[in-house]
Amino acid sequence: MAIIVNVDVMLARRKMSSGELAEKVGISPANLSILKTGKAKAVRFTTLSALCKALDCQPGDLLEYQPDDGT
Amino acid sequence: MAIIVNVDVMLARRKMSSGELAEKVGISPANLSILKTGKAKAVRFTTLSALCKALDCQPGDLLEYQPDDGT
DNA sequence: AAATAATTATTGTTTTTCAATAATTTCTTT
DNA sequence: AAAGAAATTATTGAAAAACAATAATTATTT
Repeated sequence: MAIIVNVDVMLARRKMSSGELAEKVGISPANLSILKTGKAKAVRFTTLSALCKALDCQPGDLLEYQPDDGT
Repeated sequence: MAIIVNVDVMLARRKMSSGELAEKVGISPANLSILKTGKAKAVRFTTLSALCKALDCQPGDLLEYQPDDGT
């Protein structure tokens, strides 16, 4: 899986709980969890925006590309 | 629209055409265009990965959060 | 151990990607 | 300016996936 979603890092930095973030972002805790744990296969930009806003950060702080290997 | 997709910058930097990128990424030029011109409402991680791979960059190079205002 | 928070699982609805194609517009080159 | 190529827009349809809602399970904390 090449795209890593790093919400936990930001959550820790902001000392915010998952539940609080879910509320601020306006998605269910269940769905936020899917995102957080790398089970999502896509993101809506509305959601990404809301995450960036709530966590006061940039997409680059949340998303990371990890090449599968040296290809 | 809060999330800006910056593919053109990377394309210029890599001296690559849209068509070539579409081919490398494995999506149609039409759909790449939608992404590039900010008309997409979401991205699949497979597509984002492929973009990062083809352009040798990170999601943060392609996606930018722009707050609507001072909120 | 009890309570709280987070994750997983499931089902159904809605949204959106993406392909394929064609038409239009923009850009480039002669 | 004309011609050609490249990119964008538009449309339709199908497959994929977000997300809600709920419930159950698992972690975490007190």
